[in-house]
Amino acid sequence: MGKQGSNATKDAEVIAPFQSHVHDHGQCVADAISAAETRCAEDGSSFTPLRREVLELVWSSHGPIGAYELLEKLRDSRRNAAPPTVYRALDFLMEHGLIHRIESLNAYIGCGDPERHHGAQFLICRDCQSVAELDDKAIGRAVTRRADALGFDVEQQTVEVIGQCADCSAREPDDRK
Amino acid sequence: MGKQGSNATKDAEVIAPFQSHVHDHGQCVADAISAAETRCAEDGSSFTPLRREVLELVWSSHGPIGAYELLEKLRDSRRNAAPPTVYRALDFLMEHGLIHRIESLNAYIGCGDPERHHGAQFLICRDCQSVAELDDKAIGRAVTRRADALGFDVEQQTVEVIGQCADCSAREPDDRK
DNA sequence: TTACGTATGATATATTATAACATTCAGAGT
DNA sequence: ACTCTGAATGTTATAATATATCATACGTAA
Repeated sequence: MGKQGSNATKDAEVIAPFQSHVHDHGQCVADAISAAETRCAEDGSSFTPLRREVLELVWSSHGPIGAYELLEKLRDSRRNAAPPTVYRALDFLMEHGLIHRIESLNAYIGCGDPERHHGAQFLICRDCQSVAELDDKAIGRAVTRRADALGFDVEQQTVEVIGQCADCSAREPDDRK
Repeated sequence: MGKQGSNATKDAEVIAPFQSHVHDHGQCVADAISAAETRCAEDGSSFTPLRREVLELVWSSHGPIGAYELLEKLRDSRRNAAPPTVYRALDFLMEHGLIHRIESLNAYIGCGDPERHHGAQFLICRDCQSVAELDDKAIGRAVTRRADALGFDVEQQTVEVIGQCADCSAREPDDRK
């Protein structure tokens, strides 16, 4: 499978696993861009060079990345990029389901499955900052079940879990404060 | 029951319901303060006048409130309060489980059940900004089950649900964009 | 009384995000 | 080709949120 880091079958619950340290980075960025092209073509939205470039930068970081860090990198190719340059692109990418915002980090990350609308949950490793993107139906259902019971109409769920990933616990067993 | 807006029995799953518009506000603030005193006395931490005052302000707002809004109010009684004044107090209150931070709003809210350690989920009404605090075991379990399956060790869960509360949907039925 | 730790005061600055207005540019209709 | 329009981007300024750092106060234990 050419697309490392994604197992986007119709109802996958793990959208993007923690990144193994060895993988074809260039390929997974390229795959994300091409999925974005498809998606934007489908909804007739314009995937401009700027937006493409920002999406590439998000994917290249391969983990959550802040808007101002993106801005710095963007300036390599666009000397006069300013905060709105980046924020507008990020807004576009979020509206079109190409990236997610991680609220608890004020950061952004590529969506592992832009072809499909889905809820999302994130497991965030406090040590290596890697992130796994999930679309766990059981979590989503548990939330909506309780919300329904209270007459609350759910529009958007933010589920972000901080902890330690398997690799990092293996590396420093039981070394938690 | 003196404590309106709280049904903190041992394993309540709704910690604090949406606020009814009529309730004894003064009483519920007073109850929160007295619960905080108890809690701090128990762990030997010092519940200073400043920290008390900030907690009172958080509860008085009876909904999520931002740090700088708190700062303004705090200045009524402390002319030279500065951002660190507020942020230190907020940090203390969070560390001691007396308030929660709502990541998706950059805001703070009183914890409805400070006597007890618990996970928390929030239902946030996009119209009236009221918030319900939950401790839904099914949600928490769904999260940890999936995390376990991936070898991820959960330390902290952030679950924030945006939508429309029952009162507001009754008020403007089907008026969603 | 001194020494120490905790809390607060005070000043400056970092970080994240948006407002507002100007310019460019591609495509639709003429 | 011309012009109108709307979307995208450029540009400047500022808002909103949060932290770093050093100074001062104050209680308390030695």
